[in-house]
Amino acid sequence: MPELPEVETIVADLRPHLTGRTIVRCELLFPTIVRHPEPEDFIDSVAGMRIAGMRRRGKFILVDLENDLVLVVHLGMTGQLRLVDADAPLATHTHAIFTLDTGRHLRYRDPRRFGRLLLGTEESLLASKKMPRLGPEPIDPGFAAEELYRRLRNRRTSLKAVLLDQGAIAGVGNIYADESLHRARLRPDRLAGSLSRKSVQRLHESLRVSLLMAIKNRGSSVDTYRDAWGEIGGQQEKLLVYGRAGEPCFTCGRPLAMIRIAGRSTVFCRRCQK
DNA sequence: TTAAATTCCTGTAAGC
DNA sequence: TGCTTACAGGAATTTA
Repeated sequence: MPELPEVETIVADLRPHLTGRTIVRCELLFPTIVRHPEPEDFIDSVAGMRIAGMRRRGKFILVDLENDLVLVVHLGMTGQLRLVDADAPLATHTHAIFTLDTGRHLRYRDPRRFGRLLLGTEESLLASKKMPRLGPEPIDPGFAAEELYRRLRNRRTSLKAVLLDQGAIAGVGNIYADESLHRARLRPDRLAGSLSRKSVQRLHESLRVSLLMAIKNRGSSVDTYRDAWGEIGGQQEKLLVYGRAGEPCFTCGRPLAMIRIAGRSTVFCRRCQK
């Protein structure tokens, strides 16, 4: 599923192809995928808009348009945003088609429909809570270990639950939470507030390493993830624990354990992670 | 206020 | 082989 590295890959790939282009028209094949504004208004507002740029914030894709308007795309679990020729066969579960002035299509498809599209100014979307307030970007050079420590210190829940909390840290999902905790040698069910500064420093570094390596390898295609060209990523081959329950730990050889935390399957090594 | 549980949704895979 | 059932999970919503 798309987390920070997967979304970053898509945004970086699409940015040079979309910046400066104009959205000629928009077609919604499944209108309820648009959560704001009303689908008719969404179509009318987006048509004729020039794309000024593209950004990522957490797991959100932000397409900057004119007049401070932002087209927001969240991929949920199975969302895909692809740039294709207009005559490319229509994939099943394609919910939105943006026709560009180049004649090409930017298509959104999402079999499980956990994703969504939004349109508005960033300010109004945040104020109306259509878009949540997100925590800091973990790969931002300005994100210090001390900041992570402050955000973990007063939490009375598991470490894993806090890493998944987008309001605490933006962009980390189930894959990279488990990967980072393993790399930091920390148990996922440990109380977040119980960590020493030293342990938090290890987690801070592990988050950065896990996420940056995944970006370098163009993300993990463990479920249905595909990049903007429909290609799979490479990080799934390099995952240390995610999806490897019962298989031997690469460090100690003991079978990896699986438990449920915050409703998510969580894989870790009982020997290496304390 | 915070945390945990529930809900949405469909493709996939395991089990009978 | 073909059917049923469990499972995957991001995040909004509801409950505790």
